[in-house]
Amino acid sequence: MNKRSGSESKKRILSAAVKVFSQYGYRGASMRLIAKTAAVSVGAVYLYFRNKEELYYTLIKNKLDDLDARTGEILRDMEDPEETMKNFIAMRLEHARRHREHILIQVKENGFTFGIKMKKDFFRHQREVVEKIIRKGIASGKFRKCDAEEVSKIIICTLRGFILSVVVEPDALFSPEECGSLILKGLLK
Amino acid sequence: MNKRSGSESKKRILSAAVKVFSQYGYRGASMRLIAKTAAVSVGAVYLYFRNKEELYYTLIKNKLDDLDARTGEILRDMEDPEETMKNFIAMRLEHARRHREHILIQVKENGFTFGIKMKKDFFRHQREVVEKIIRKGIASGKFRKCDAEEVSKIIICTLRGFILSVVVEPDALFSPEECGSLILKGLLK
DNA sequence: TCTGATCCTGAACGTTTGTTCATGTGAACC
DNA sequence: GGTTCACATGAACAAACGTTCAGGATCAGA
Repeated sequence: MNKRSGSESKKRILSAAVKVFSQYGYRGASMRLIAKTAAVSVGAVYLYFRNKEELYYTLIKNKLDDLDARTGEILRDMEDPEETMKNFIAMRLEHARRHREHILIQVKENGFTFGIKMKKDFFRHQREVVEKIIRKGIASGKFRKCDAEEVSKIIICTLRGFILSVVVEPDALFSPEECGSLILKGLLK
Repeated sequence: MNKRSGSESKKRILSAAVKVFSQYGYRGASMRLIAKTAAVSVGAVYLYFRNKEELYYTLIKNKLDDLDARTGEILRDMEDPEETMKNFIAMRLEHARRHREHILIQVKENGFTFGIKMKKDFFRHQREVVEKIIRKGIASGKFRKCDAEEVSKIIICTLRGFILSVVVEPDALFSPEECGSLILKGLLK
């Protein structure tokens, strides 16, 4: 029967869910396959998550919270806006590379920003972060003057393309430096 | 019983399938709902398509062929590489705006490039087109010297972000000019 | 050794799925 | 009127789905 601690089983299930959701999408992923991947019975999954939806939400929330925390760190000690922007882009790309499956889940299910409020809030916050960096850059005279809100939108959507490519074609090598410099070239004085 | 010509029914089904697939994804879309949306019985769908998969493939193939044709037109009368690049980007963005549902289907099901060979071929061809424009630009002295293959990859992935954003956030206005100029700024001498 | 708490199982239930097929309908020809 | 043909229907089937639940297993403390 393979007795384990509750928290360990929960972790196993979450980890299996990431794999299965990222491969088959929300609808395509079956609770049976998730359970099998976690080496656990179907019933056990329902011991830790009320239903499929809660399992999915928990997954997404965990990862977005993590990403939020990292963004906060980078923003906290912002000295040079150029450096901050580079760090931000590099962080997002590194994160995408490390958590391909998570990005895939989001893309497959909701086209990146559609769907639940939690996600929308996250993406809005990310855009505001970029906008803040730009404003700081303009104020300090390092960035050329521009419509910070408009440019932040464009940068976020460019970044989105980079991230999608990193996830979808892991072979096509994308250095964070290259991507960062492409974005900055139009931004620096 | 609502007797119609065969080709008209087929069109109705295809059109309904685009709607349903784009909203629910491949797995989430049921043949019953597609039939209902097309105001046709389930059996009728199987009169024109062997199964769900063939219906999906037909859909994707139609749209990609159309996009291929437009790309060909733009490339055919390439005089000024800068103008060609602008046209290409504008065309892709316009197409995305007009065929949101088609892009959504692709994104939801396969993360944009994953999946069937047909799609991979399409994206490779698109990248080669961009590369060709860049080479022409470099040769004519209008573009700065760069690794055409590498840069074409970056442009395609940037474009991908633009397109995704156009589809996913139709409100966030993206002018083709802005996107084009962002890309060209780093490319022009 | 007994007891309660915790962890786990997989058969079972009701839905929904993709797909098939016997049957029906309307128009066009003889 | 009879026959043929393309077009259309929706009940029926097996399979897979999310979810439940009666029961079994394994531990810590008494």
